[in-house]
Amino acid sequence: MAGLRERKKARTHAAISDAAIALFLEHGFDQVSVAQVAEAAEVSKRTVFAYFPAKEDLVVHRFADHESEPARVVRSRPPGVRPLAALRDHFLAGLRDRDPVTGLNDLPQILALTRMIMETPALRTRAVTFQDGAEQALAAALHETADVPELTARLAAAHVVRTHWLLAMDNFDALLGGRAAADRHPAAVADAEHAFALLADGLGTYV
Amino acid sequence: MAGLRERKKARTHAAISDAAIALFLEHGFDQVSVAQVAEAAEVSKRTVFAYFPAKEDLVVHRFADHESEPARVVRSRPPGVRPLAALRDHFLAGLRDRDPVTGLNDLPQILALTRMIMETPALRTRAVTFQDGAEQALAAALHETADVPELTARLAAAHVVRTHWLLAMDNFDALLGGRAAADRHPAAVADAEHAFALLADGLGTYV
DNA sequence: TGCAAATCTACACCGAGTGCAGAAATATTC
DNA sequence: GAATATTTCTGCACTCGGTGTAGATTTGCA
Repeated sequence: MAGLRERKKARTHAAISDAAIALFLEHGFDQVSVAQVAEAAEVSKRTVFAYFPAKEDLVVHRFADHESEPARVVRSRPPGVRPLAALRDHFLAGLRDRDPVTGLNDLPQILALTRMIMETPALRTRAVTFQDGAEQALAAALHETADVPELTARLAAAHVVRTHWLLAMDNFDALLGGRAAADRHPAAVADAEHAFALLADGLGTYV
Repeated sequence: MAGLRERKKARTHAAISDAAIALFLEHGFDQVSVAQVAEAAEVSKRTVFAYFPAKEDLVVHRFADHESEPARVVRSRPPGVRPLAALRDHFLAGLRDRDPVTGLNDLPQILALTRMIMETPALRTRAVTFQDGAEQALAAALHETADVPELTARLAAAHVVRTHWLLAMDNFDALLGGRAAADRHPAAVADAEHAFALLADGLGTYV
């Protein structure tokens, strides 16, 4: 099980990331060098890169956990439930629970972190990269569990992932504008329902 | 009009990019340093960065031209034509004309270049970045010329741009597999029509 | 306690990208 | 057409992200 080595690694990993994020939030991602992060975490620069493949990952490594989330939702849906409905309900549940990935969490720390990610091109790019993985995984899940052609599955996955992202961005922007999450929640739900209805019924009635 | 200075700048710009692409195609993007590009173009390294903001732009700067293409298509559509139909027809015309952005051009140079972009993470990332711009511009065009809510326009734009990309990737993959563009063309048309029908009518009948 | 494996460190190195000061080329004025 | 002002190019030094390596340190296990 968890030997001393494993636990120490986990602690070091967290310590480095925490130190990094604290510094980044205070001075800005681009204004802090990896060497400074290493110093703050009382570790050598080489060790930082042993734990994180790139500077950006000091911040966005948590995103990796969510990479397979949509695919999981589709795969574990109850029988009889359509994939799109499962994905919509899961997003709505995320809104209700203030899941940060929905952009509707107004805890100051999370808001500040999200803001930094959005305003730092390198971080934003890295975050978008994770969407690719989510898209691939979701496409595979759709192709395998629903009986849908591969191209259709890939298109559907792309649309769903982008929809997620846009909805989250809108919610986040609202919170940045000073609104409380509870205040924004009803509109967030309405937007999400509209967006998923659009996915299901098409753009035909609009454009 | 075009003074000597302007013309010389344009020539230098092209010369640097050409030298760079030739080197990249021969040895690989990551295996060639900017210093080597500068030497090949008989220019200082500093000058390379005066013309191109980053190494990746030596390759993908052409993409910038296409950034506003979907928006232009929507804005210049004849009266009575729906935006989605205009976009679909424009893509189909691109297939017919073997426009490289449709992925259906099998000229060896273009195929090699496309392949390099797709297989080099840094280049691929940079190319995807341009899609963001296209999406923004398209969303604005839809919002302004069709009478459609802002969120709907943004969602529609996102879906259209991603659809474009996926269709182009599929065509490109087919050509990489050795097929001729003319050979792939019918399937490419069928795929495109299916994808745009999906956009118009929704995923509802599938997922 | 002692040994083998994993981990960390220091150091040297590479390439991308920038700031700067002066040289070279181009435009402008008389 | 010479003199001057302006733009552009160059060389150099520098920062920072990221990697290779050799040896010191720590940990797991017998």
